[in-house]
Amino acid sequence: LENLQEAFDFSYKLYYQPGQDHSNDPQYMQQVQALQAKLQTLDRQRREVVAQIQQLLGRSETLRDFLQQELGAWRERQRRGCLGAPVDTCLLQLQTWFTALGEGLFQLLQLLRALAELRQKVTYERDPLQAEMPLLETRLQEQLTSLLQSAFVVEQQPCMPNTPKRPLVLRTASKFCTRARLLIRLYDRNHRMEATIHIDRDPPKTRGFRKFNILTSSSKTVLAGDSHREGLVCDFQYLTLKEQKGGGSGKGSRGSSEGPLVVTEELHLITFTLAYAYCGLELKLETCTLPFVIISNNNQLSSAWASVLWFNMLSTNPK
Amino acid sequence: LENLQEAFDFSYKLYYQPGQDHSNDPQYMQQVQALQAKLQTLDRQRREVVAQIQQLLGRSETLRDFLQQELGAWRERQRRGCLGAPVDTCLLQLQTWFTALGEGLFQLLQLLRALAELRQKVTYERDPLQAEMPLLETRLQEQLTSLLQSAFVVEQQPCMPNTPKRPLVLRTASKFCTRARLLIRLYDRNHRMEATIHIDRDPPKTRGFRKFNILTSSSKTVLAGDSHREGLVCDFQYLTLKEQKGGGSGKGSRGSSEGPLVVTEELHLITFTLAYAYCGLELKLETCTLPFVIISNNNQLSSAWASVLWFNMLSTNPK
DNA sequence: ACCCATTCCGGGAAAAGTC
DNA sequence: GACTTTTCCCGGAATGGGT
Repeated sequence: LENLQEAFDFSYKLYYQPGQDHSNDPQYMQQVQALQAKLQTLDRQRREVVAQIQQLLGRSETLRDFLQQELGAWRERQRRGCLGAPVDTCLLQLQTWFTALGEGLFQLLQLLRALAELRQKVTYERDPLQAEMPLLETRLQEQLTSLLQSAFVVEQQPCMPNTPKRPLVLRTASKFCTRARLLIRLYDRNHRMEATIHIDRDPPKTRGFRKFNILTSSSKTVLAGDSHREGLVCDFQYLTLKEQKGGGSGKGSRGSSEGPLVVTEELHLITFTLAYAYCGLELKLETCTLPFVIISNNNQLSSAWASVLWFNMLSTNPK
Repeated sequence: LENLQEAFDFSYKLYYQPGQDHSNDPQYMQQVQALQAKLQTLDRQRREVVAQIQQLLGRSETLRDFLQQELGAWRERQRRGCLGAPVDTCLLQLQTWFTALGEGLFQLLQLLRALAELRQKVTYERDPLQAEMPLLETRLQEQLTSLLQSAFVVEQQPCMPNTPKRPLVLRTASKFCTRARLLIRLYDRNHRMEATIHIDRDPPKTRGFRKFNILTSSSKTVLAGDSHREGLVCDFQYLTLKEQKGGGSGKGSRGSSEGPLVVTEELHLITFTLAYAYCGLELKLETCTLPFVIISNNNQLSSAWASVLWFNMLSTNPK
């Protein structure tokens, strides 16, 4: 649907060009009247285009809201899946929708740029382009940014291969893997996109909060797989912890009111960052995993898993 | 005993100096006769010294042979101790003897150098120093070299701390330790002595012989402990193996007549090297451990230990 | 397909750190 | 000294490599 609309709009642009040339070319001054008429036609057409774009933006906004709602539902399903529920966490349909809307918006972006060029060549008093374009552009940028940002998701939450039924519990010195994915299959084939991960970028100020580092390289190139796979996969073999033992425990610092957290209740996050660039648009996309627990021995696994269940129940039910 | 003899000899050297001055100083030419007599005295004394040194060298050679025999017996005891026999493997007595003999020989070395200086100043036809000194020096050097070389021993054979009753069986990625010791407590305090270890410096050409590398630094400074401890200690936390898998198996190469060795019968050696320097004497001392077996899992320990027993029985009994 | 050797890793237990 | 958390490491099982 979107695509057809865009193609339709594109043809409007072509109508302009002749009209523009004539109005700029005073070969026959006696035909001012005719030119006046043409200018009115041009003005009407410009108003129409602006109106259509506004309409399109309104629709795509609705669509985006819908998609983000669907994505929220998927997130909820994923969360339940992590807890063992037999839910469908396939992303294919969402990816199709996101990509379609993304394509539409990017085409609209191109159209806006073309219109801006036309405005450069001809403008007049109360030109609707002059008046509306900046607003339209801002709105489009915001939509694209918001769409791309929400399209960057953690497809697979961190999990040790040996305990596939217990995701979100990681053991030090044991391998685990996690995967992020961009649901919009549009990217610049001339440049590689790099995604990086970081653990506990903004650690809570809780006293005794352990600090960990991820071994192995923390950046990967985004891979575009076959027709149905797109996204980036990060498989880390090992993460190793390093407790912040020395360095002034700062017992009196804020946040120490509640005693040091039990280790199996300490929640950690991994943040994915993706430097996205397409059609002149450059964005830093971020997404992060569900909170997980880090243990050092398998004998902590049950209580760690209990924490994961507990936390996810709490944040699921109230909603 | 040695030391007293040396001090005695040292005083001979002092007698020379006046005799030398006079013979060199023709203040009273008319006393040629007296000088002649002095020269004869000098000659006689030089012959005496040479004779005494020869005698000393002979004695110390006997002593050295005795010490090396004792050391051989100690080695035998150590070998049996490794197999579980309750034997005494204390090195203290041997160290005392070796050090005493070493001191004597080094003093003799100094004396020979002093005599060489005297010979520089005065010499004459059929000078015994001229004739005998090179021989004496060579003999002394050989004795010192041989003594020092045999004084460098592996005090503790490689063994994993967790299996103290099963030395000479090492597991990959498990820590083990071994210690070498120089039984002659003489060293240059101005310079640090560095000892290095190397595994399988000259590996047998047997097909499929595994190649290993020692992790952690392979060199240590020799530490001189308190009055009763001298020697160097090397504690390695981990060794890790690397099998020579690729790189052309060379099946047809020599040594392949016997099939590839069972892994628990493959014997490995660690060589200790010590750059020794004292009193202008510089030597590269080497010693190496008893052959040991490298395993990768504890379930190989029993057969590996059987190999160690087997090999040591074989090389012990025939003797 | 089997066997030998190595890697992987659960889990008991010792060690280290903490109040 | 008890408790929490991590390290150590045995030994069963899975994996891999060679014939």
